[in-house]
Amino acid sequence: MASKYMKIYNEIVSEIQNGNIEPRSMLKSESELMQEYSVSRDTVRKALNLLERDGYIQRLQGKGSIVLDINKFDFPVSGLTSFKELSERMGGRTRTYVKELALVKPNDFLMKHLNVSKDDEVWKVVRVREIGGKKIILDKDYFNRKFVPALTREICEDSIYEYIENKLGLKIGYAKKVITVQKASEEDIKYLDFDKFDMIVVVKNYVYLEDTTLFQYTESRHRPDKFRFVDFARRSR
Amino acid sequence: MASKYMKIYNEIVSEIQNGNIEPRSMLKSESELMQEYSVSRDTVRKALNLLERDGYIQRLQGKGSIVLDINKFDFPVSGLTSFKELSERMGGRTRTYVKELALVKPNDFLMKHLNVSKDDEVWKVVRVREIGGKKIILDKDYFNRKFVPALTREICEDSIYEYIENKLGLKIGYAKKVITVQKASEEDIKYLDFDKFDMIVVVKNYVYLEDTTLFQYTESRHRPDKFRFVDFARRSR
DNA sequence: TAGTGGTCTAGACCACGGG
DNA sequence: CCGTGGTCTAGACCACTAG
Repeated sequence: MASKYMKIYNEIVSEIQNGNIEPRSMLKSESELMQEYSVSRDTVRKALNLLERDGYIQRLQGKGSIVLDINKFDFPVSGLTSFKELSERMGGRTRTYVKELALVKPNDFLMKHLNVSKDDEVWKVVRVREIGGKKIILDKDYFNRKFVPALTREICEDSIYEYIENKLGLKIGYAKKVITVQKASEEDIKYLDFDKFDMIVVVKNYVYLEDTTLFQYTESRHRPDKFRFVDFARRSR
Repeated sequence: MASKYMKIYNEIVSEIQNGNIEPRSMLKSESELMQEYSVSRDTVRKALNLLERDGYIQRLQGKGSIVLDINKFDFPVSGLTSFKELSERMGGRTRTYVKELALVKPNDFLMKHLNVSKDDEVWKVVRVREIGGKKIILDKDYFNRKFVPALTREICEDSIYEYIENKLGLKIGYAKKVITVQKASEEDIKYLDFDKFDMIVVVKNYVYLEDTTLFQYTESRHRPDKFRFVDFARRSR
């Protein structure tokens, strides 16, 4: 897990985030890094490739690697950022209210989205997220019970992801997000501090394990004025 | 440009997209691919890394690589997808109306977003995008004139990106997108077929060249009911 | 045990940028 | 010219999966 190139990657990332490495400056060259870490060039290059993928540096043939000027508050960008990570970054006082926590039989909607049969059972979790005193996000999560045998209110109030990855040891592989804007539902209006808005931003999230089985479906419903999504993209080359 | 691993990547991508390789099936092993393409293992692995990064396959230690079941209509996902690529994928009849095309002196807003001084000149392009007979997107583009000396109505009606990358030879490195939802402006309502909506989805796009200079700022304003954004994300590993 | 992918090494040649 | 990053090779050892 703690491969050499991952250590190099993590060290450089924290140096950039701490400001020890100046944005817009040149990163050490590959050969310097080889000596510094006593590794082969390929190992250095693996670390640099990850840094480039994640938007920390830009590599230029014949010149070197420039450290990009990342606005820390926008970062990280297109990760699997959960509410807990998000709220830690935003700072403001946050709370989570568990409105519903139950095992349900899947309806057609769930069978379509979660790849479960009508004999399986599914955890349904409905949570309201409050930031700075305002109820802004309505999260509806569905898990296949096969993977998550037990679930408690306490876990839901904290971070379900942490429980799943650390306690259950399930390995999340990848996720697909779809963002759309819809008319707000009665449920949205009932649970959220809605003021004058009649639309809602819906982020559908499909989470897959490393063995490619679909494991969780989440709908995250955001008050439109508070929604913000940042994405970093590279040309395919 | 046409490196060996890129050829392998492209071949496998098109085989997946054509359906020649079944989703959920096992991809050929690394050693098989080495023989098939007569390359070293490292070269095969470079191609496979890209395929995994882009969401085409999932690699499993000890087993092999599974071909993921990509919904073609959602794909590609978090690229630098321009309107032209987008409309080609959506199929429907599309049109572009150039509403404004001028060299302007930058105001405070532009100086902040485009890194230009008050003596530079900036291209301003305002375009309305029509899909299926409905005017749905309002694109406002700003380019530093330093990089784009000339710009015509014809280029704007086609694809500015194509002109920039192929004709001018500028190399786009990366881009940052910020998605928010705002109250619709008078300009939005004037130019778009707006029906009953009063909100608009704003996609701010900052495009950088390979040498990390900010080159273009774009605001893409979408009618909320027609907006859809798909993102594919991997765990940091 | 055999086959798969994951990491690491050492060395080669090329393309590009700048003095 | 030299130093940079980009590509490619051959070989080694490890970790994991499955029969």
